[in-house]
Amino acid sequence: MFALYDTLTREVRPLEMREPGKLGMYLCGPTVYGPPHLGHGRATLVYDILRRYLEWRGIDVRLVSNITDIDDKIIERANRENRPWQDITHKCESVWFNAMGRLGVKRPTDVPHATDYVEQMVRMIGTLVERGAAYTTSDGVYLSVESVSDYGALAHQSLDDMLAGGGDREVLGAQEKRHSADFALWKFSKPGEPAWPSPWGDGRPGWHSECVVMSLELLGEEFDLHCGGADLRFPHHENERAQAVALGKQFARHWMHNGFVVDLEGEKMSKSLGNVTNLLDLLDQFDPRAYRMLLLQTHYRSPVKVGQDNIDASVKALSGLDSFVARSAGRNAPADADTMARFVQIMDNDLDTPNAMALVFDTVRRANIAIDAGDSAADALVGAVRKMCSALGLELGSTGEVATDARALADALDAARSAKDFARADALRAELQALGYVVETTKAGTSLRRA
RNA sequence: GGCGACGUGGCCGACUGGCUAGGCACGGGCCUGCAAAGCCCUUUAAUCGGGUUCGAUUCCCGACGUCGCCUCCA
Repeated sequence: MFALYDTLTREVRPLEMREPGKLGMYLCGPTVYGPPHLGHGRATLVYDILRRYLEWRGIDVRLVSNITDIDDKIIERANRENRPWQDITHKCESVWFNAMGRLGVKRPTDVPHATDYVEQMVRMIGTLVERGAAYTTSDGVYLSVESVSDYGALAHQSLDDMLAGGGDREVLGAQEKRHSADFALWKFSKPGEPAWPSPWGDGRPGWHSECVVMSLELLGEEFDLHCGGADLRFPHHENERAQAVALGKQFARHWMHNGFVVDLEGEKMSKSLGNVTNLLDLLDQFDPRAYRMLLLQTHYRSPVKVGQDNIDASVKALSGLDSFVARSAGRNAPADADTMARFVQIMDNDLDTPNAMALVFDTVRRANIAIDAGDSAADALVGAVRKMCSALGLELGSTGEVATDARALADALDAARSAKDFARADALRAELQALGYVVETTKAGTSLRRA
């Protein structure tokens, strides 16, 4: 039974499915106004790993992940750069999916856009107003948090506790709000801003009503799992939940949050701190698989430090697995059953990927020993390594093709070596290395792979 | 001020009340024309102080330190 930590109950508990064998999960997607950063990369990778693993286990996963394509930040940028806001959202969305593709993240089964659900949001807000849970001010429509008896359930803080603190930040619309924690569901537009009609005045959606509307519509009431970064826990997810609760609906049954990406000093990467690192830079500079590798070796709830040293170590660990795959090519046998049983047991325990990777490396070592000893047990271990890596979304081996002229150089190198013309052999080897290949010269001949 | 998380070997990073996590680096060996690559080996670390226990890195209390949230960066 697959068990997962639930942010709401603060315990690892079985992930129940309304329909056994079918999981409906909602992942808060990006607001498209800029390039994806490392935090986005982590979240999508974590949930991609979860999704692939569950699918590998035979579960039919429906992953709904939204694109928030209307938001203050988008409008700000459009004004600043003096171009249509759709220009920005379309561009950013394509950059987003391109980056996700490079990370090996599968496209969600559903990618609903906020702008396609504005009418539904307006209807929902109307219901909230009718129920007395929302009210109008001069700048928009607000949800009354006092109408949600357990507001703060995800943050694990009561309303009083939250207000007791040193909230020294700006409080939007404070003068007219009934409670300073009340949040905007609808924001009236200023002239020239994108706007949709509503019974209260033209405007745009406020605090992520799209997530509420789309998750309930596509996955249904009381859907199985709601996911996102720990940074979304409060207020984003708390406010989503508040809207659904105020609506009288059952919302997500299980809440999952992944940990932060921190910088080298251990501080959270955040736009407000100005220390965000662009995901595209990471993808350009390193093997795109390295980030997945690093995250697999870190528990999803722990903070992860993304820096040169860490990534380097992951790249090298990956290279070790690649050479194992190369070395064991041609061995085809069903995966070792004991190893796979342990793998499942480990992964079912709150997605314990660090331990799963430890098992992978351990199995590699055992397989190598068996190969060297000519033991036939090797094949099943090789099969287990491949199967585990594939369940985790780690693609091994096929990193770059070997060009035919490089292959010719390698053959010339072999010829030089057998002729004991070592000066020429060394020159050829240097030439191949300069072309970016890892050159392995063995008795059986020279093998090449991309560095 | 309130709520919460965390402090592990050279670095990163897990699990765990007693039994070697793992990766990377360093070192040793095998292989090799020499290398590189590859393979194997490299057998005790847990901020501090109390407590519970036969036994604590693991549970409890306290101190110190780091970090996060406490309303629009998501």
